[in-house]
Amino acid sequence: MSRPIEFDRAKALQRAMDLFWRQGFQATSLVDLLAAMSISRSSFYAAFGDKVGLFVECLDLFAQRTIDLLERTRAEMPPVDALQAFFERDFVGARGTRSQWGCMLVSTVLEMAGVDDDLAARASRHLDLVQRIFRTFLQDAGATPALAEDLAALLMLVNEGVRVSSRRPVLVADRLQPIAATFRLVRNAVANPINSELTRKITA
Amino acid sequence: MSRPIEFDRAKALQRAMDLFWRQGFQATSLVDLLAAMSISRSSFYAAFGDKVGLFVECLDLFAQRTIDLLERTRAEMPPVDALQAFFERDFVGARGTRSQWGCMLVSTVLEMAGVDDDLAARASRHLDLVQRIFRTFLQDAGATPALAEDLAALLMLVNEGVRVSSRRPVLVADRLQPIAATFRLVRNAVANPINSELTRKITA
DNA sequence: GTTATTCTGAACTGATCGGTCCATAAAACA
DNA sequence: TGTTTTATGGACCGATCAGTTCAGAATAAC
Repeated sequence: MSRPIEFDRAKALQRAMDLFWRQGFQATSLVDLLAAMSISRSSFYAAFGDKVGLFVECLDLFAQRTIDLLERTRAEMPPVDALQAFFERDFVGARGTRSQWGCMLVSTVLEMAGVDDDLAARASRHLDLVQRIFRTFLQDAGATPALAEDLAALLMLVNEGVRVSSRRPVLVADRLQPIAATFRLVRNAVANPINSELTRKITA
Repeated sequence: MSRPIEFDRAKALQRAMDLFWRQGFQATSLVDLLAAMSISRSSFYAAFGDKVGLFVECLDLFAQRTIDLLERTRAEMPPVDALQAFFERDFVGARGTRSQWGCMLVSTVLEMAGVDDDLAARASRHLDLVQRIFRTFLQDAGATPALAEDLAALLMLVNEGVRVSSRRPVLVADRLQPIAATFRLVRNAVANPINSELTRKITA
């Protein structure tokens, strides 16, 4: 009842990532993983080493997917629109779909801080990369480097908040409103750097 | 070698809370807890039922402490100052102190969502209470009920972000700046509801 | 059809998990 | 002094954990 066809490593990795994304590192057991990946225990250790190794691969994959998504969106619309779409992403789908699982990087930072600092730091470094993409987009939109830097830091703070609140049982509208307000401010700051409340204060 | 003096339940609870706060529910074992609480296994189950029961008590205690802290700060300074002090709290102390552990409610939401939804929902409800305090403070500062509602939602989003980023190895200044910018906007919105960018957009 | 190769299922390890039980010892109370 | 209350340590439970090992089955290559 076994079929030694080479299994699809990429697909197995993807399924493991979905599980870790939904449940976190600690709450996901090997049994869970093997079932989701549809491979045997033996194949697992041959192909991925151990649980932490697999998690690291999933974390890196998630980061890459996130960056890909940002840049794919960027190719379809103006930079600030792309950013806003990225932020509102967690609130558009139906409950229980993958668009409601928040951000694996943010979740990992909180879950592993003080537990496995290497993993937490790795997730944090990925978030730094994402923040740099925010900055690039803002510069694309016409912001000066200094302003883009400040706005990107602000957006990362909001991003972290969004990925938390997307996992809370709250009304979608209650979360979309503050995001919309934030982005109107950002747009205004980019368009009128002198007049904006935000820029007047943030780059003191 | 034993001395059946009634142990200090409140103190034991406090120490358990600190552990759960730092490490989360899953990463904290009974052995860890017993060592921190300085009580025996038998006494533990007699006094607290089980691990989940203890965690719920700690979660509720944390929420109460948070609310107490907010209102104590409110008694010492104007409402918006009190809010800002609450937000900057995670960045003022030295590394490794309890003021750098983020927020147990936020961490629990992320850790337990999809794992133990009852616990996640309980933490989320506590956060709703905190948001209502935000709203009250903003009304105290002169905001209309509708504006206070919107600003409170925005602040909760930023709060969730702050409690994530306070657990990341980032420069303190990089986090204080966006918070300061946010609060200047909030102050402006409360002071000049008509002219503010924030209010013009957020209450459309 | 024979031989690599690749994956499988299942048994097994040692450690840890949360939780239970109980005989005993120290304090509090009478 | 004797009794009750309170807490103790430690043995013990079944379950689960991540990880190892291996004989064998299915495929691909020759």
